[in-house]
Amino acid sequence: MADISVKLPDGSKRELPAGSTAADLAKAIGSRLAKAAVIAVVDGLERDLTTSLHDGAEVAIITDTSDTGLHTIRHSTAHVLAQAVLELFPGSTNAIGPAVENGFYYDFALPGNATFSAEDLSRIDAQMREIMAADQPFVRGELSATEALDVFRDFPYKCEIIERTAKKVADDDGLDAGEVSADGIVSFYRNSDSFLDMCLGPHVPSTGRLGHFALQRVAGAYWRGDHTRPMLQRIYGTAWATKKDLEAYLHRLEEAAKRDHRKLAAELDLVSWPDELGPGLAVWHPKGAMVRKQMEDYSRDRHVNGGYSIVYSPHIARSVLWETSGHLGFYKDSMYPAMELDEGVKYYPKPMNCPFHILIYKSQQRSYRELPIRLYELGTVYRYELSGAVHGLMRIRGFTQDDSHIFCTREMVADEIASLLDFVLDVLRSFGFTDFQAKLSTRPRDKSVGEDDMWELATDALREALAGAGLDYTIDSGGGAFYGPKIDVDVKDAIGRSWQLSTIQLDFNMPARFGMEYIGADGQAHQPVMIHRALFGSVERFFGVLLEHFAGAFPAWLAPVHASVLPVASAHEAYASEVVADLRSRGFRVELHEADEQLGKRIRNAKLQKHPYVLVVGEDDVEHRTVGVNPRGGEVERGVALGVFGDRLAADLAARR
RNA sequence: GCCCGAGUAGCUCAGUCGGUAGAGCGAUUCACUCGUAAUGAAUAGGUCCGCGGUUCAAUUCCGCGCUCGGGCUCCA
Repeated sequence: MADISVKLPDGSKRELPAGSTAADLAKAIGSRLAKAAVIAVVDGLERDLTTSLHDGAEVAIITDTSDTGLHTIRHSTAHVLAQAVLELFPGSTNAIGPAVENGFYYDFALPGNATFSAEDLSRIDAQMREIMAADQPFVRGELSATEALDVFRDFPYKCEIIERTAKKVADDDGLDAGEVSADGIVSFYRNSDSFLDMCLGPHVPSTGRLGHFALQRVAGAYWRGDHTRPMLQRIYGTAWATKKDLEAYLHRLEEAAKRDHRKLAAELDLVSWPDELGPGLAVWHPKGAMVRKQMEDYSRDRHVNGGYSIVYSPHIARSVLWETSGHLGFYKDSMYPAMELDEGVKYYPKPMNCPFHILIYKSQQRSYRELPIRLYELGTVYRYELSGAVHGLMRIRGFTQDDSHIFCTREMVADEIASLLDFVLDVLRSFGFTDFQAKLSTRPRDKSVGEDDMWELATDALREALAGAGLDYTIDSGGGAFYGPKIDVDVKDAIGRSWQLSTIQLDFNMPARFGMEYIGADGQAHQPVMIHRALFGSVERFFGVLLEHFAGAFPAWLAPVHASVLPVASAHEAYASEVVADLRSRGFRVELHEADEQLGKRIRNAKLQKHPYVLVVGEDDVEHRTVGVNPRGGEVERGVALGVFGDRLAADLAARR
């Protein structure tokens, strides 16, 4: 038989017997590669290892160490999950089961709208391991759409996917999970006589290639993510190439749980959510409030230096304001209901600060010479979030925005947005964030106000600003606010999680609704453009993100307490008090822990509070006016002169360490 | 709002196959006064989330509600 020649990623060529598969190629290159191989990329397309190679093909063997390889392992594990569920739960039907970050899920409908229990999960897990032990091959096949509809006639969700694709229905919601190719050919994989699943593939060669997985939880999920459609039963799992990787991942989850801001808020006595207040409402304890004060003071200073004017506004306003702004038309579902007083006059708690700032603008006639006007308020708003959405400080019903509204001319918009982005990123960097990702959100499909050309103009301005700032961004089609498009900035925290914080929103609409004007150089009245901008987003969420980012160990400039002073014994308490008074007089936040318990115990307790310094003072220190410095994460140093320690702490604060 | 799970001392949790409950930490008191991550002893502390139902008897079983957690949707 004639040989074929294939090209490898390093540019080298390799001769193989005709009819060789990608698996044969891997074997020919080396036994270790053959063992690690998961799929192949042939001429740029992901294929099963069983794919026959043609002469001249460019082939890369993908192993389980690559992202693509891991993705395949997770996807294949999801299929085994589906097989196990269909075997254990007669009459159940499967929907979609893609790989996701770190794992996979699969959605099912059980007969009679039954649900999975925790015990079901362990049964399913056991069944999956049997399927893997049986080492069933993933065998690919192809059908026409018509044939597929017959084969999958008992699987209504599969049929819906086939029909949607067959009709070439425009699908921009990305939920087809790669089960059907665009050309109307339906591919499927058969693992055994009793199980086949529709899928584009590729898959690992056989179920024996899998095994380092864990089923994690059951959740409800709407079919196609649409809350008007049936709720399916979703099983989430994680899967990895090796047992070690799986264990490392599970360990990472435990570590992340330790930094949960709700847990730390309780341990460090920062914030609580008393039931008496209702869901999504928090109270700030003294230590949490001190951290918040530092954040707010810094924010205020930066804004004043950045050309903003501080303003204040009330928490409620008459319904007419919200009618004018459009909130009652487009945002009412998220607003707390009205208080009705004074013979039927309705007052609504504010869900946003913008209408108030507009009224401040409108309090007098404005000239183009005054623009841009930048108003800034730490404004507390109330939003009636869905009960299931409320989450600690990250999603809360009463929260404070570091809210700015910038009023400028159309000509100023591009420069203003560009400098705004710089300002936002610079302030975020001051808090220790370095990794940013932006998102540009365009006009919502259903609820929005304004003319198309306005939206286009606004969206273009934002796009240009992003390009100018050199920031990576994605497009969220239809994700804009009802009054305009926006840029959202996400930050990555210390353990790689992404949080949506800042938002910059362009608004040509509200100025029109409120009839805002300025007198231009031409002596004529013009309409200003409005930019809504929150930098922290919400002070509460930002605090929560900082808390998790630093795992409770705030840098000194934010820390609620800089140092705890511990006298070795009661005899040293008088000197300890002097140390406290001295440091406080220099503006430091210091606590005295009297000698009512053993020193080791008090040190431990102080350390658990994660404050930057523990100071121990004993006989030697009384004599020499020194302190023993035990820094967070550092080595103990005895006999440091009190003034020297104060200088060191002052340096930390100045450098925002 | 929807699906699943949970709610026992201030905290973390055990327990009762239906007969009103227990540990550690914390608190209080006493003793110890100690040089860098847990001294010892004693004491107090609970409508077992709430309301109904079943039962001689409910923290336990059932129903409803509230709150929290994990998701979906939504979002700063």
